[in-house]
Amino acid sequence: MPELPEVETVRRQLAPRIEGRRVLDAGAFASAKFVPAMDVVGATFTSTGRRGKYLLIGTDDNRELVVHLGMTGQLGFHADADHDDPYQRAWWLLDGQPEELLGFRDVRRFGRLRVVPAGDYSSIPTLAAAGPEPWDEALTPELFRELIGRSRRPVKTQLLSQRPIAGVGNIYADEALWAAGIHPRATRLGIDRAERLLAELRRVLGAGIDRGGTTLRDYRQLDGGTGTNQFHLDAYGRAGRPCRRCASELRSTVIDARTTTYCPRCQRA
DNA sequence: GTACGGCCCTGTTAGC
DNA sequence: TGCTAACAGGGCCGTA
Repeated sequence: MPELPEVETVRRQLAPRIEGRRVLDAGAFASAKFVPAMDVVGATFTSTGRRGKYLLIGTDDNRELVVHLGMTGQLGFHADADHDDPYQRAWWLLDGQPEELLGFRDVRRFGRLRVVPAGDYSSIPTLAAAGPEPWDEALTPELFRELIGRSRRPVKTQLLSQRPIAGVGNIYADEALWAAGIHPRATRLGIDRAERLLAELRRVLGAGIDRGGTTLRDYRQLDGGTGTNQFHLDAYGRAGRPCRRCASELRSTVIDARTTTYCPRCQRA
């Protein structure tokens, strides 16, 4: 499940492969989620950015191709159009010697593509309302606490909403809450706990990037490689196993239809 | 504005 | 063995 570290890993690998290259042709699976791929034919990719879990590929005509990988989305280069792959949802033929095909594969079709005027995300609600990037200097513990405090919903729900901070999904939310010793259903954070949670979010996301992402099943890097962060998880996917801090049995609950793993002893409500 | 449930999707796994 | 149902979950949308 691509979250910020996975998207950032793909972005870093993608940038040198697409910037300065013109889109000669494109195609897409017949769905509104993917047909915007064809809107960039004739344009040249000029930049490769990221906001939260969204990839932002700038073009020379002042637009952006916005890519969300969803649950199972993968970007990769192919020698030719792979007509045998039933899960190829979009592709772009890039100029150069040789010409290359960038493909977007997405088994479950939770991913989506959009082409927007550069910087205008009004048609993408979650992106438009996204909170600060984790390493934004303006994101102080005080601001983070205030953003969390704007709703009385559980802190886990808040993190998944992308509003207090951009790019956190189910895996890194569970990891950061475990590391900070905060119960996922906590609704109020004092400044100390807000500061701790922010620090742990930055740490787990940074470690995720350093390890090339978390590959549990579908996530792949641009070259098809896997990340290694899955070998360093303390909470996510470990329900029923002992807490690495206190040896209590980790529990599993459901928040917002997402499996949530936590330590009932270390993470008090 | 906010909260919440339902929906989109399909491969994998559990249960009968 | 073969079938069915449950499950995984990020984002969007309709409703309250």
